[in-house]
Amino acid sequence: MVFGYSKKDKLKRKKLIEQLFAEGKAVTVFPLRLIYLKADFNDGSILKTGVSVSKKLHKKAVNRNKIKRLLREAYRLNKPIYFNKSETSYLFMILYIGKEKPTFQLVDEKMKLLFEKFLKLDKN
RNA sequence: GCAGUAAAUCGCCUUAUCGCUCGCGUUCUAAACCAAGUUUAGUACUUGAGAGGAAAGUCCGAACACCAUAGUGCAUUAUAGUGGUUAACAGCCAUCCACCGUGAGGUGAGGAAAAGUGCAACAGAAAGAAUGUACAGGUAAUGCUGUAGUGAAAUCAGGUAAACUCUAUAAGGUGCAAUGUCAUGUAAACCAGCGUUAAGGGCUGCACGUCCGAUUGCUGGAGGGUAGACAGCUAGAGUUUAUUGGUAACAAUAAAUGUAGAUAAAUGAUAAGGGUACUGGUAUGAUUUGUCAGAGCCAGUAUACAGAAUUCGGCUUAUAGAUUUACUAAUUUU
Repeated sequence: MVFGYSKKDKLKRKKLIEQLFAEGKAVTVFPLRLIYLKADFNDGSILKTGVSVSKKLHKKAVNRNKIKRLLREAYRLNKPIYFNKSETSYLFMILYIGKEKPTFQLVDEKMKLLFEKFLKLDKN
């Protein structure tokens, strides 16, 4: 349960996504970028997170799927380390802005740096 | 054995840990109805299933849905030996012809030039609106006639239709973001019927023809748009095997089988091991002592193309590597 990433925790509503891109703030640790926004949910979840890869940079669907899976996996494993005690709710969108195909080790490492940077910023 | 030709098949596997989507079942919680219990929603657990041969390109053909029933003529587009096959096709099968290949085989936009228009290298006076060389014949006169000469073809026609064209056949449009249903909540908004008026608009590019119809009055209904949820959504021209008919594509019959349904879009990540192929080394073997082979062992590298999105039948293109069958030519051996 701790490492779970089920339907409820995914960012799916079109309206929420539009709102996130319009009003959200961004943190970048190349090749990842996190767009975030404070929000309230009725269904009890604390974080709603989406993952995205540009179609321009990665034209083949196989590659996009691969990268998105790596991003989701890294998010899933790192989430409880950083956000287990969090009480405020957030919308998250994690973008991959690199041109190369990444490995899991790279994505995992950068994801940790990204969350540390985000928490620092958020406190101030 | 080597070189090739044509078909067909497969296209990584195992274990552990942590996850994702859907279905069935069970437990608990919440809501509705008096209760039993049922229904709906959520949580947890058990269990089952979870990408391809091209899922791709979106190039043809259909199913299905809607549009104002979508008619007629012209235009436009597509197809093109002959016969068969199919729900349908530009696909597939058979066969004839032409060309290519020693051969197995391969390739083909292969209908019509006696409807008309256009085009044509070199040679030639001249390849159609422009005339003429030599010799012979003929006339009042003239390329008027014949022969020679050029060429595939000379006032006699021929070639070319991946040139226009003609002939035959086919084609209404838009696509599952189609389309239908649901609950929340508000207006001066919406819908239906009848009447009024006829601007404007639609039906395929145009014409004919045809249909809708702003506005406004009355009556009735309780709803429209956007976002969301549900249905459409996977049992279908299904898959496999056998038999029969057919040269074959394919068809018929019988038996067995249940096989993804996501929606910022599930089918994954990590670790270990194993396949397979290639490269190098080596045990070893052969030896003309230069080297050659190397199935076992060791190491390294590679493991492709690519991700369902309404569903089928094709075509095209991309693919590391592996396997099977049939056949051909030359050579060697028997």
